[in-house]
Amino acid sequence: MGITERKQREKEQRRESIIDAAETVFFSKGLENATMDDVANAAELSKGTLYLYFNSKEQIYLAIIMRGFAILDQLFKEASQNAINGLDKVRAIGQAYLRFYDEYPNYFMGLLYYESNKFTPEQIAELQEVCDVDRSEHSLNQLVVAIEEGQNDGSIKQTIEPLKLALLLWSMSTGVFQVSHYKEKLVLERRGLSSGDVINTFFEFIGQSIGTETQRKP
Amino acid sequence: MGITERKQREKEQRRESIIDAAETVFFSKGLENATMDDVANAAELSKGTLYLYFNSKEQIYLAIIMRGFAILDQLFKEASQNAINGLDKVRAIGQAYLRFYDEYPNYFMGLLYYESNKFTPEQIAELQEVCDVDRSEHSLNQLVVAIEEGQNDGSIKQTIEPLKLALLLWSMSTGVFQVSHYKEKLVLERRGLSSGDVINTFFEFIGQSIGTETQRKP
DNA sequence: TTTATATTGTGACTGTTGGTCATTTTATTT
DNA sequence: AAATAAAATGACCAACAGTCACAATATAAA
Repeated sequence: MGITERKQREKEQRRESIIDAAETVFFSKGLENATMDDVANAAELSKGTLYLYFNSKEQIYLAIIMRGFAILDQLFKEASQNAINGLDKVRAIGQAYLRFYDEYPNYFMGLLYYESNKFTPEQIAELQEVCDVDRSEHSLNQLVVAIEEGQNDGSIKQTIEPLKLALLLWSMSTGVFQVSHYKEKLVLERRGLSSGDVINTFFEFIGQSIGTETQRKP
Repeated sequence: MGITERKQREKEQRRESIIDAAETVFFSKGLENATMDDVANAAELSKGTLYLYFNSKEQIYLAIIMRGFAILDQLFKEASQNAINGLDKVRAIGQAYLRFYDEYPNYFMGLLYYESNKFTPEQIAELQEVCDVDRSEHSLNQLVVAIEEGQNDGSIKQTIEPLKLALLLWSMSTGVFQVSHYKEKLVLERRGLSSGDVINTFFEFIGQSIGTETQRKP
């Protein structure tokens, strides 16, 4: 049955092209200011058609966010590759997260949006049928694995259990990126500090705190 | 001129009562779902009247958020009071922030909302005429002062400059509260961890990392 | 080829809501 | 009591997410 197969493929392509269009629109005007008609125009489709592929505006945004998670996941995977031990892996993942924040700020914002409050469990469930929502936890899992490895090979302290430490590192990094981002103009610049400055200090701070060797200057 | 004075007072009272009403409504239904008519009803006023006192829905929310900052500021002040040295002050402030997150979750969410992206500089400027928006930085300043004190009295490491360290502590805490909040259901519970668990570990982790004495078990 | 059927796409329409404004109501002054 | 100023009102408007009866197009059956 080549036809149904092709139709399936075409449907998926259309879906993706809608996400493409929405991404452009949302990222340029902001989710709030962008209208569904904007998206429809950008996608060269009528508004009604959008609703054949998605249930709501937020659903589309959620789909975009999932792309972000996929990218992050990939970055984490690459980062882990060349590391020589667990601690090194964790550091590399940290750097990868920083790169993500730096190079894909829109996706980073989406991640924050996702991890905030906005999506109801229903919306998540709805999308779960269509795409792999649990992807949002894959990245975290990679971090957990790296920590376990580090605790086994002796490069990371064993005082905190892996999942807990992973969550801490994740949430601290997220917080630091977030804050140094929005405080940049109002607080940092005014006092001769930069966002990157704060973030670097953060990494040194953490690097020293989780390793087993206490002396260190990377 | 007792009359203009009284009028001024009444105007301020009305303003506050609108904020009261909006707070109830926003906190119960959520900012998005709440309508201005809801607020008007709760305030026993017509919708038009709301706009005599505020320029927009978000302005009202901003006013609510400022209340939150005032509370936080107060909590920080009280926390600093009984501390015996700088490090102790910083710890007390951290605990105060935790209490804020715990006891005023709605205000905490408002704080996150404020520190996100949502408000345009214009909106901030607009409100600045009416109330003390810089209050959002007061709490941070208290932390800076505590750190300076700690670095002077020798209880806190001098490796990081006060403002930078304050921002780091602030953003890390915020991130941890935030993440452990929304991950509670989906990640933590599933693996036998609790939000409070993670947060406690965080405080231990930090307490050890910023103090000058390396051995410690509070 | 022609007809029937299923799939995909459309855009006018609806309901809701943030915000406005001409008008009324209430308070103050003359 | 009349004139004026201040505060409050609610019908109204524009914008927008989401819907639905209908149209266009592709596939299958005749």
